This record gives sequence, C-alpha cells and structure tokens, in this order.
Amino acid sequence: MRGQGKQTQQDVLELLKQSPKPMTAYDILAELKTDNAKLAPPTIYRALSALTDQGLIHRVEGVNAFVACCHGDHDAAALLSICEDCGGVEERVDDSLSKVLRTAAKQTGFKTKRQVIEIYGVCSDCVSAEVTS
Amino acid sequence: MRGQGKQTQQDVLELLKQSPKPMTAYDILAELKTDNAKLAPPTIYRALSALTDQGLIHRVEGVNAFVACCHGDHDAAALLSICEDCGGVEERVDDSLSKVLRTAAKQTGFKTKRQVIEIYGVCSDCVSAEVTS
DNA sequence: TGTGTTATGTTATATAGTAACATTGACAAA
DNA sequence: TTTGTCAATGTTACTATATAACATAACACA
Repeated sequence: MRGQGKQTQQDVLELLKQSPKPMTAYDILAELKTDNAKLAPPTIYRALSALTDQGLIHRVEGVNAFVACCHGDHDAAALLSICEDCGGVEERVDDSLSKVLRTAAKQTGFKTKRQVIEIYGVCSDCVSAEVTS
Repeated sequence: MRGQGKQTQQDVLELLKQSPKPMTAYDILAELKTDNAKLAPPTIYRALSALTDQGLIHRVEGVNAFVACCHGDHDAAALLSICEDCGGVEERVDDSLSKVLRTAAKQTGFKTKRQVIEIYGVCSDCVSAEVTS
C-alpha cells in the first residue's frame, strides 16, 4: 500500500496552506485524488479531524470548510472574518474577545470547550474595489 | 398586499419554540409530516430562511440546526452556548461582545453583515449533575 | 514473533441542502 | 366576473456534506 505515516494529513495541511480560500472536504478530496485515485471521504475527514485537534487548521462552520491556522499555538479565541465577495478568510486572535467570552461563560457557569466566532461580510479589499468600480 | 397563509413558517416557529434543543431541518420535517405527509425539504428550508431573515430564529452553525430566538429584536450579536451534554442552547445578547467585534472589524476595515458566535461545552446544570454523580 | 496502535482503504449509507419547474390561492385591477 | 400577479407551497430530482462499520497495512517495541 501507499500510505506511509501521516501522509494524508500532511497533504491536506499543505493544500490548505496554499489555498487563498477555505476548502471543503470534497474540494480537498478532488485535489488529492489527482495523485491518489483511491482516496475516499473518510480518509479526508479523519485527516481534517486530526489536524483540527492539533490546532493546525480551523473549521469554518458557516461554510462547511476548512482553513489553515495562520498562527502558531493559540489558546485565545480565533476570530474568522469571511469575505462573501472574494471568499477569503482572515484569522485574528483577540485577547479582549477571549476575555469577554470567558466572562460571559463565568456568569452563567458554562464550561467552555470550543468556540466558534465567525464574521461574514466584505473585507477591506473588496470594499475598496466596490467603491472604485 | 399582505395576509397570506404562511402556515409552514408558523408551524416551524411553533415547533422550535417548544423544543428544548435545536432541531435540524429534517427533525422539523419529520414532525410536521405527521400532519402533512406531503411536506418536502424545500418547504422547510424556505420557512427556515424566512424566519431567519425576520430574526425570529437562529441557525446554530456548528450543529446544522435551528433554535427560536428567545429575545425580541436585537441588533447586538447573539451568543449561543450549546451544551454538548444535554443539547440545550442558551441565547445571550451581549453588548460588550458586540463592541469587541465592532472594534475588531473597524481595525481591519471589514464590513460586517452577519455574526456567528457559538460556544460549545457543558452548561451549569450538566456540570452540577456530573459532580453529583 | 506477536501484539497493540495509528493511519488508511473500502463499501455503503446517512444526513443536509438546493435547483428547477409546477401548482395553488388570495387579492386587486380590468 | 375574469384575468393577471405574486407569494407560498408542491414536486422531482439531484448535489453536497458526513459518518458507520469493517478490512488492511505499517510501525513500535517488548
């Protein structure tokens, strides 16, 4: 067999790092299939799951897709801004945001495990483009 | 020009209001099919979309499901806390959160249209239950 | 060598969401 | 009353997203 080590994980991570936009599992599958026709969805989802656990990628819940994490390790909440025009995602790690969320959780006694913070709209580049056109 | 039967919308909203947990489109479909065997997914999705536009329900992106909005109109960001134990969702409208997000957007020149803020973990009730058991 | 673990392969299916076009029923203008 | 319009829903068929369950392969290491 061809599978050595964590080949798929590495391939997936590499792809996501090079993509300017979030990719769905099936986007990734289609890409990697050109090298390995046998690839099937479960393999992709496993790799995505492992990478997510390691904090190397983030899932963009609102679009069922994934992006590479562009920071190193971060415990603070990641804020993803998704441009509905160009499809780009900007990641931002914001301490004051984490703080607000921590406070809110504390007040209600909620034990946080995972946070999803996504903002949809138009990025500054695309706003400029709109104005100019 | 108003005044037409939005029966499905009302049925869907009613269901969601009575549900202690978020419901998926197909959960809703299954329920409403007991009264109307002809119901099909598009009708449900249209009703959900209309209700979302009106701000009467929220979509929980992380679980592909929907909950009734338990506040009246609110412009401020809604923070949804989803308990992975009991499945319950608590909605909270938090001004300081909105402020942080507004600030972040301003700094990057991002034009916000929609915000998704979801926290996954264990609610206070379930935390207590865990300790007791 | 054999035993446990992790990653992947394979088959099949479950769940979620939408495109495209047809039909219905209320209402109002003709 | 008839006709035209519009929003809501019905209908068919499909695409997209995700997972269950079991099989196989490679590796670590006692």
